[in-house]
Amino acid sequence: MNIAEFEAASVYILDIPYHADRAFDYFIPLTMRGQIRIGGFVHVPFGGGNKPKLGLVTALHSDIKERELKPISSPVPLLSDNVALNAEMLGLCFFIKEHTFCSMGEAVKSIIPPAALSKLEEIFRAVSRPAAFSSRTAELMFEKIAQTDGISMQALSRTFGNDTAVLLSDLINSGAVLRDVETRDPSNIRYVNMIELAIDTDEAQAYADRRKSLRSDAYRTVISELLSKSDYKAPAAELSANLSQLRAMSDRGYVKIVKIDLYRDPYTDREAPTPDHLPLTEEQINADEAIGALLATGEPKAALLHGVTGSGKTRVIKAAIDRVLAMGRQVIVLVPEISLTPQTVGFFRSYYADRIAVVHSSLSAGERFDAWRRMKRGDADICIGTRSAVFAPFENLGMIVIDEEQEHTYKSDMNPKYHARDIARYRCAKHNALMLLSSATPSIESYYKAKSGIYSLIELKHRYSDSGLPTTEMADLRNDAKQGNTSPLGSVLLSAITDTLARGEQVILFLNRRGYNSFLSCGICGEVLTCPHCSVSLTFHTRGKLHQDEGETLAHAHLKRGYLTCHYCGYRMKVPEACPSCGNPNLGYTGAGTQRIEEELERAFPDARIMRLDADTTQSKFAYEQMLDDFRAGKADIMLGTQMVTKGHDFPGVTLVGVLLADSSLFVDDFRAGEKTFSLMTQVIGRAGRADKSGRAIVQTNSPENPVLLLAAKQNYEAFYENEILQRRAYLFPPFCDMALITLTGSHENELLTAAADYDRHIKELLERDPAYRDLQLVMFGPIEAPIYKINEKYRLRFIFKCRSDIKIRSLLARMMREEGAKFGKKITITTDINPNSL
DNA sequence: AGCACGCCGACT
DNA sequence: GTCGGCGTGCTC
Repeated sequence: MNIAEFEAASVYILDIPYHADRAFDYFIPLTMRGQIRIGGFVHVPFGGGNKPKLGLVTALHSDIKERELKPISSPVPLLSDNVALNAEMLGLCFFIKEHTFCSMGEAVKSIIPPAALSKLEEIFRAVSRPAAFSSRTAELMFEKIAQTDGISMQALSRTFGNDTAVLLSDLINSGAVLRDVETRDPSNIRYVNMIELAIDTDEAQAYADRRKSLRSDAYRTVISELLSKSDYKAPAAELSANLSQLRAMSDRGYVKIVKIDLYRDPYTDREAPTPDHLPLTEEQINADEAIGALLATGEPKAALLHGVTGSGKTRVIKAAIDRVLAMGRQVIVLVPEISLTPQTVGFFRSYYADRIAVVHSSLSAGERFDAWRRMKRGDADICIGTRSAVFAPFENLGMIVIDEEQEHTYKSDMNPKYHARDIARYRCAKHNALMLLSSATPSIESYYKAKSGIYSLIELKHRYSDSGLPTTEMADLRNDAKQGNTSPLGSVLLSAITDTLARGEQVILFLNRRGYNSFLSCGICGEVLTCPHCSVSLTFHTRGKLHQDEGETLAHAHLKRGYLTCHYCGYRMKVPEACPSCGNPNLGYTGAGTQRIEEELERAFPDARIMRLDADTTQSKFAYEQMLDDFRAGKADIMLGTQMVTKGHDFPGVTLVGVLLADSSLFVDDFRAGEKTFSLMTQVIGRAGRADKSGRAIVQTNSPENPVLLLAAKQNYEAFYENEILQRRAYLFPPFCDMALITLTGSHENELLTAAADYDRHIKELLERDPAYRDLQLVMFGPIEAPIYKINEKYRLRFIFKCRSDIKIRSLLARMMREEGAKFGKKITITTDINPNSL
């Protein structure tokens, strides 16, 4: 059937809640026949008030029964490029919706940049003044509307409050006011208002020189400011007038306001490193050929590239990319976090330069949209980026690489809660492409699949530079404790740092974030200061550099200038004078944040140059890279930091790596704790002595006999895996089952308890009574309080299910989301997360 | 999510 | 007697 003959379209509305998310049928007016196609976007009237909504067409048909259908308002005017989803992307939306329990709108928004879709706005215009008004307010509203050439409901309600809707609909019904729907550029594109001088400079100079201007001093000031700028223009923020003053000046022709999309490609002005053309080693050649063979099959394949740190995985990946490009196909390379992997991005940029589109979360909407269009047009054939780059709009995809595949950042924890690996698998299947996972410490799940033949296993066993592994020793902190030394820097590590610095070599110190937050507690009653909005303790921070007054203890100096913040809701308070519970004025802090360690180091090594790398010191866009460059160049002796210091950078001067407390990530209550610790330890230890000098790693711990730590010290992944997989099988954890985490959130504890009880009763009833679900294997835990029960005045209860995420389970969980969601509405939020990052 | 219809308390 | 509270239920 010709597309022009279809009379009706199934449409998913893009911004409705999950429980209402389904296809609605609309009539295709004759004039639009042929323009409405599957995967395209449309405007439709929706609900009782016929609110204009953006919708996605998912099917076309011609069986209009006796039902009355509302007509489609219009096909969405496409922006410069074709915004319709192709069959693969539309299928992917359904896939995401079904696997991650999100609405169609959330799925769509994750796969195309929001800037590609126009926003809708209702605009009201006055048409004719009625003879009489129902009220004085109605008259005022009409006058307000008549003054504008189109005003939004939002703007009106600022003046007319809660009565706006009623008054407005009266005006519309009486024919005084007309409702229009307009499309607007998405407002989340970050613009900057550039103000340009619009009069010639002589005139401007004359104006600026006038002793008393006719207008106002503000005008004169702005004009002289502009005269001093190059090209006579400046961002509005740099001028000493507000935007409405500038608008007035623009209206009078003195200046011109130009909207500039803020920084579009942050990488263009950064020069790419020059490529080296080192030949591959024999082992790398073998790996490359194995990948070549997989690519040559023309079938969907998956492989795990497992190589010890420093074995040159990136070079093998580069060779594979060359193969794919030679086939005329495109490549996606996923990295865990752009800011943590500048050298990986730099490596690829050195070879492929402008054929690469870089995509990551801190791009502005405009930048993201640009990168997307470049790929769609075929101007870029390699997409390198974080999780969301897996949606790169390539039509002939040959390979998706997932570097450091075990990293948790590949799993989204916001809606849709997808795992990039699952999306990659789906896309590779559709494109007959290769999914190439790469890691030194693969996730247990992936290694299991490789071992059982589901993925091809490609191994690199030799360190590329042929420098040996660093010697690793366990420093038992309990020995220090016995001697009364409670400093986070143990005696073994202290003397090792002393030796290393004496030789003029560099040190990296790694803090496991967990367990290193400082919180305040009362030495008398034991009260811990907690956030008033969340059930967590407040973290102590010092403000700026420590200054100790005469006769003041260090701790006291800290407390006086410190503040407390909540890492979950951002709440901040000054350190109270005394314990709020018992009035004891001597509050003390425990734990050791990076700041405190930094001070300890400064005291122990007053001559050493110390660089602290954590979220606080690396806020700005390229600060992190700059600090790493400085450290590499020898501008500091000791680099102290969290996760950030563990990533694969070469620091030729570093011969000592210290892990301050290895245990703190080991005993968290999560079945992945061992895996995470092993991976982290392996990476940190690998930082020591990569060049000609031999390295030393010291792992401080309270449990030096722990097998995970011992195996990490030996970099023995194989043995670690064998041990771990036995436990996973015995206690039934992934990969032997899937975990589903259902979280109910609400502001009122009693309502939440009711909802959780209802969920519990409802799912048990379905499992027992409904034949569709009767034989499902499902182990239920809950409802139980979430580890952080209260965040931002919202309480959270949850269920954990162990089950196999198959079609039946998903239909059950989706049904629960719909029916419970409909029952409790906006009072309770229900989320379902399959295989969440942490439990 | 909006926005309807729908059944019980304080006002003209 | 009515206006209006927000409690369920639907949206092609």
